[in-house]
Amino acid sequence: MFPYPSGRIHMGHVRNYTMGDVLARYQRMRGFEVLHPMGWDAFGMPAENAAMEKGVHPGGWTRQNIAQMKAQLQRIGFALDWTREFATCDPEYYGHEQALFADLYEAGLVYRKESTVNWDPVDMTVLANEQVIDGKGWRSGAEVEKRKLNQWFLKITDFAEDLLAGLENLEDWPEKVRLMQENWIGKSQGLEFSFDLSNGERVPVYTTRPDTIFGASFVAVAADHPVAQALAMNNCDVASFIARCKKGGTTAAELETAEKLGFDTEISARHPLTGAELPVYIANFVLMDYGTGAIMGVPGHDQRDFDFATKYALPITRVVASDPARADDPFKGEAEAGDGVIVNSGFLNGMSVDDAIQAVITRAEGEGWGTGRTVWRLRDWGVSRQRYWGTPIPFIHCEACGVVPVPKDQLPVTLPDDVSFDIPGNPLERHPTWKHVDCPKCGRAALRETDTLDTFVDSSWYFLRFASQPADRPFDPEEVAKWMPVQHYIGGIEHAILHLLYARFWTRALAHIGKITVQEPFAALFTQGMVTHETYSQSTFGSTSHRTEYFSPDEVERRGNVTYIKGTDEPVLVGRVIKMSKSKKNVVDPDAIIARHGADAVRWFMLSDSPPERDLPWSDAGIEGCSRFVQRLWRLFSAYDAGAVGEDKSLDRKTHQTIAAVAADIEALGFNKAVARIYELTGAAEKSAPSASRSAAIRALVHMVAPMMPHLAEEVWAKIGGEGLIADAPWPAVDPALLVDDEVTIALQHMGKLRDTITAPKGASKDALEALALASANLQRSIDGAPVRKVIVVPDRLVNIVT
RNA sequence: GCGGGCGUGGUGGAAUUGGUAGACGCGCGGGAUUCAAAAUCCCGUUCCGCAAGGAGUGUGGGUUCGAUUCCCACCGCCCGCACCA
Repeated sequence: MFPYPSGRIHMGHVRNYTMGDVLARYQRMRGFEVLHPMGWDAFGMPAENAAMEKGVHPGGWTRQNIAQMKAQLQRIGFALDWTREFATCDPEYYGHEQALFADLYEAGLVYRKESTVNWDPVDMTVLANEQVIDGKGWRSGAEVEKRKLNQWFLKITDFAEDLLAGLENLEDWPEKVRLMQENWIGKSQGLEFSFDLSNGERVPVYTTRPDTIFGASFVAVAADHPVAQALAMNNCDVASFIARCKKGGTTAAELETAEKLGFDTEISARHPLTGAELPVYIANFVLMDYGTGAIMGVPGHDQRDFDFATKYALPITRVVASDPARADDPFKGEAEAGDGVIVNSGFLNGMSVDDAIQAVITRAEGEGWGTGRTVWRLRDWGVSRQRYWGTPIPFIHCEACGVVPVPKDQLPVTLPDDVSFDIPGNPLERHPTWKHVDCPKCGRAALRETDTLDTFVDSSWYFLRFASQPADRPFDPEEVAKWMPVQHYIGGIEHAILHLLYARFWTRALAHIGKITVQEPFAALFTQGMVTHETYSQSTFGSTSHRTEYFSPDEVERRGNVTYIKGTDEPVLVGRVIKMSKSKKNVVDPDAIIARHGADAVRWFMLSDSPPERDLPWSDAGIEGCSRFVQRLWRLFSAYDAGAVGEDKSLDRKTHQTIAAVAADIEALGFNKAVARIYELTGAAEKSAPSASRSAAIRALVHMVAPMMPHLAEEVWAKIGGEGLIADAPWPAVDPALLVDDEVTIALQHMGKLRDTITAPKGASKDALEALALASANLQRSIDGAPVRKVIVVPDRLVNIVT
């Protein structure tokens, strides 16, 4: 529960927090101590954008948003522990973050290095990859430049192996998310070895398929590989080829269709095993930042190499064959990546792929021309942002002493308030006094670091601060040990990699330096679906352009089968049901719905119908139905009679079965199923005549809807004379004897087709059931005198006659 | 291309280990109530058929007494990653 305070709560928040609230309230009723906190991920870009656009201070804007959103959350009735509320822009919070950052620096997990960044020359700031659209800054529209800057990094790669291994134990995480993280970490094992070049240099290459080394027919280096760069100095053909490679688009579609391009350097490389001289190419499909930036090309068993070899008429040799007898058959237009037996490969012939991989690595290491190596896709985490509204990185640059951490007793390094956003760039950088400080070590004039931390750092440890909030430390390790790991972490799938990986890393890093004992922050993860709505639009087609205008749900009205702009005869196009978004205007404001239907109806809608992991299509008809159900419950509850007498055994059974089922459904997060059960019991209670059983059913219903519709439940609870708050009352007990029916319906089948149903006592013997079945006229008519070959009896379920 | 997920009525979706497909909600149809409407209540609502009956869970096959569920092939949609050597 750590939203970005963007200004207003949206339906996605409501859905997420309603699920969490139901769990929290339910578990409290079950007698557990529940920590259900709320805080604010309050640093970040939108506040600075607002400052630039509206001239308001990011801090004031953020605080105002928080106040507004908190009021909204309170209106919805979430049982949150507001005593633990904090925002990441509180100096107390980010001060502790600075101390932790300094601790990690001391432990060698923070470092600075020069790296290439996306630089927006108009806004004068670094942009994240996802903020660069078609090579242009998303805000300014300016052509983004690659710049080399000194940046702060966190050594997440030190934990790569552990982060990967830890996924195995996260059984209550969706398989999908674990897989995404696994791919992102991207472990691969292989061989690194070098080719001696005819120009006297050596080129190291990396391969995961050393077993195919005898099939290598060329060597290729990336366009920005040192070998290519050196050649470009004296050869403008090379230089222009490299430029051509770099110009290629970066979007997925462009990459997919990009043709393999190579430039023959006319240098040759000696194969370490065969001594053959292989041509060396500069190739556009080789990446400088993966492996060594150079590869051995094995066209027979790699599709990219195959495409390349085909284009440049290089030899294609089969070195792995599914059938060794056909080792020299021609290729069928594509590489053969499959498993098989090694052929045409000297000492490897006859081995399996796995054995050959080991054999080559062993031989390379023995002869000293290569080593087994593990390569990771995961990179260290660059946390520098040239921004104002973030946690200042607590370091000082001194000409004499170098990079010096701000002493702990001088933390927090707070943000100055007197900043301006009227010109682009980092206000901290151009502030007249803020960055000028004395070096803590030598006392001479020095400069404060003006970069602030990526906001993902703020959200990488907030859950520890929720556990306890001492003033002098970030958290109390005992409280952390008591509450962590988080038992129910609910969020959108968009956090699958970044936030969830960073938080896992921070938790490990803090454990590594002895601050906490827990390794994994989130024991169970649940990724909820989006709230969706259809879109309404009109398109206008000009001679050169085509424009689509969207309309919000309250700007349109439906008359018959057509949807019009309200109060007009202009029809709109009703589009697909997609995620609510401001740009498509298909949003519904929770406040407006609450004002109309009440918080309980909105909460109920969030839980009904759609399984929580799937998308929830918002509809007016749906919320109206929920609203009606609230009224219906109220009418039923109003008919409660504490003194009613008489027993309705079947209603008693239904009540207890429902209590047990709803509990199981809530625990499994099957809210839609719990809702359906409550509907059923409500219907049964309505149909039942007044009796003690009916009153008991009503009391049970009040308890069961309490976590979902707290307002109605509390109102009724008080009305029917309940003690205190129903939120504090225990979940109703279940009588196991009432969970089983004493009569069951038995399906009678002939050849697996249903012919009749009968009622039989629960637990009736197979023989008894068979006899009852054979007495069925419908079944006999179907059998029609045919000899019975077999009778299958599933007790309490069915009888199937086979003829 | 690689990886993952999903296909059930008009619609959102239910369905223990393979055992009565369509619970429950929405919508729709009919009726009651009302001067009328709203609200409410009752009945109906997978398809074909007057009925008996038949068909039916994306398509085609398979295993089984019995398949939404298991296996094989295919089609469609969605998501993630991507020239990762």
